[in-house]
Amino acid sequence: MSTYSISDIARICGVSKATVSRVINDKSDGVGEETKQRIKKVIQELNYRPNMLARSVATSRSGLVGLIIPDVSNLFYPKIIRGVNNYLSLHDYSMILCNSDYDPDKERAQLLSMVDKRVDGVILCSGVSNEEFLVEYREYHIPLVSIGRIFDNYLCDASISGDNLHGALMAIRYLIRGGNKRIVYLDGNAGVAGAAQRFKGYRQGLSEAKLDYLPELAHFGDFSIEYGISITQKLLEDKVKFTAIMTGSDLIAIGVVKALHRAGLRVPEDIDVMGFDDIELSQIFEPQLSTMAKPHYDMATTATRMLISLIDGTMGEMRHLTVEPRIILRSTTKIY
Amino acid sequence: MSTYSISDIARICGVSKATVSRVINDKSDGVGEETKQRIKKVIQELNYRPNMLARSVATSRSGLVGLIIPDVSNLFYPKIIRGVNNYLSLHDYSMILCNSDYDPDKERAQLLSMVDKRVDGVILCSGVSNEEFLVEYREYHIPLVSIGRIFDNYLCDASISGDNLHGALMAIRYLIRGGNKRIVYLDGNAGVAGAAQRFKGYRQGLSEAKLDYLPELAHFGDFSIEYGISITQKLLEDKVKFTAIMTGSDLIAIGVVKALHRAGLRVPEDIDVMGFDDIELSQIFEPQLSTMAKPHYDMATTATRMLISLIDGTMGEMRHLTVEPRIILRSTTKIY
DNA sequence: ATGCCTTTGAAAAAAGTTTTTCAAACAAAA
DNA sequence: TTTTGTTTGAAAAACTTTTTTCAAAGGCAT
Repeated sequence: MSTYSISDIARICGVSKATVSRVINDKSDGVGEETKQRIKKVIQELNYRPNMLARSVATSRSGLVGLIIPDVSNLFYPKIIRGVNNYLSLHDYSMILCNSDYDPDKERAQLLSMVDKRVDGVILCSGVSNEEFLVEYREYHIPLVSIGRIFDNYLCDASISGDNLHGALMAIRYLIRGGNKRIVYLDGNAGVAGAAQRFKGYRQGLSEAKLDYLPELAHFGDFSIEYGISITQKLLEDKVKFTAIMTGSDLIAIGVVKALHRAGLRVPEDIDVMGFDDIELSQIFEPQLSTMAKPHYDMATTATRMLISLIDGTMGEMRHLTVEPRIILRSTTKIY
Repeated sequence: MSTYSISDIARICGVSKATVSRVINDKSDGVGEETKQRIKKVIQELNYRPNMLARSVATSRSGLVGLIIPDVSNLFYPKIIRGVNNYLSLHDYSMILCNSDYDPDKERAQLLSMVDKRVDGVILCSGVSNEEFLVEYREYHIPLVSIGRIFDNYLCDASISGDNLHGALMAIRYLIRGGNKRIVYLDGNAGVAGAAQRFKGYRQGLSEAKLDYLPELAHFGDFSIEYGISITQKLLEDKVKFTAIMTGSDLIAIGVVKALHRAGLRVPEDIDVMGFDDIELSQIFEPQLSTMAKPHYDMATTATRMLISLIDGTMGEMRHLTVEPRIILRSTTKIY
């Protein structure tokens, strides 16, 4: 349209495109000061803006990074999006954001769409349990780092994740220490790796304390407040006995607290509730949630830093990081 | 790298690039069935993926849309991001997301960066009060639609916004009807248009009821829980008298409720609190917040629909929409 | 046999960049 | 004067597409 190309600038200045390109990219060797200033002036006056698309095809670097997450509007993700975005823009990358809706087909399609766009790398928060489609993506050799889930080494280049097993283990140890014997365990989709790890930690904690694992106390649904409410109501209706509830997600835990309150139970006096993640909402909500904290923002920036190293080819070792959750005691657990 | 180009496919199939291009784009006229199948087979086997960047420079359509918002991690935005993103992906556009941090310079820079990337359009949630830099952007004739703020007609092509004046007017009328005489008004950055409109509504409501406007009752800060807390504490410390608080944002209102609780005041028995926006958090938080609801998700999809019409050149009239807030009475206001 | 139309597919131009190569001009050194 | 080197800038190739134009081949009617 009304936007100029490098040829226009060249023609107007009476020089070649190469010369203009050189001044644009500050490759000053090979162009005289006088010419340079003249070109800069014309660029300024005409509001010329280089076409990044064309530049990308020429250099085969797009400056684009894809971020694929299950659900932008899930309150678990804002800090991650923010962390990725901040680090990225500091390094002159732009972020293409996608929702996968916990749908494997969409996740696959979006990965492929990223290769079509020739992104320089992608950050994946996988929300699904299968992973075969990743090998297809890997053929294109685009750097991939995973947040929140460890994949086999050949499936992604780097990853950062909380130590879900140990986190859950610490949570249940704490609750057991407080004398709880019947501890409910609630988590999201059983298929996703994090949940499986946490469940393992739960059972390990049980067996450490020589407590039986009772299937009626463990349930899987999805990572939402609604699920926390409905499963708690069901537990109550079914007259299942318990004195504490630990969950695989703060969102579920908040639902639990709501349902407990509605049923006239006091938290933590009657029931201890322990969340997992420490999302922002957990401090806003009242009562403030006790939880196993993972530093999402930092995990996101670290993931992004690794991705950029990968792109630049300056990646060191230790590509698979796991961070230890920290127990945060707020108002939904008694102090033991 | 290991990814094939259209020339590779053409060479392997023994046809010209144009032929391959035709079958990729389903322009079937001009290529025989047998050839077509052969080409498709090779594309399949080689996992060839067309380079969208190159396609974009050839067609001068990038399939990219920019979304610029002040702060991704502000709980006000998730629904908007989601609404834009959903509608966009339904129409095969990808979304580039930016944070402007309420910083005019960043907002300007990001707009310009969008033209560099040759996005097909941008959706702007402006977080700043000045707007001169928009005229610079407008030179490039890239469709622009604004959410939450009305600009002069020549500054953007379309917009959708809540009726902030009328919303605030309804809120204060409700509170006055309940007998409140000293109503605190709290809002974010006084510079942004929405806040100015709401303030106008507040004052209009006051004068309708023949109540004096008292400067010590009106304060501006930012759109955050923290501000809500701190300003309420200050009001309390200063022994300012009031029986109700209305705010320009649910986040502020939630902060207000927290601070009131901490000070031992009951909501709504002692103080009525009325928010603005109806973000998701307002129903999660307890007590659930009474507020003036705007349908963010729908506003976002509508904005996106308008943008796509603009891009396609099928835009009808009525480009500047304003939607009427609805009063939602939950647990932070008494029933009048 | 000639003319005309249709089908098929090749060739080339265009889009807007970067990057490499090459040529000209000029000064300094031998 | 010749050689060498340096500065300056032009030309062209490359990146990967789409799109337009053109040519060849075959079929059919006259």
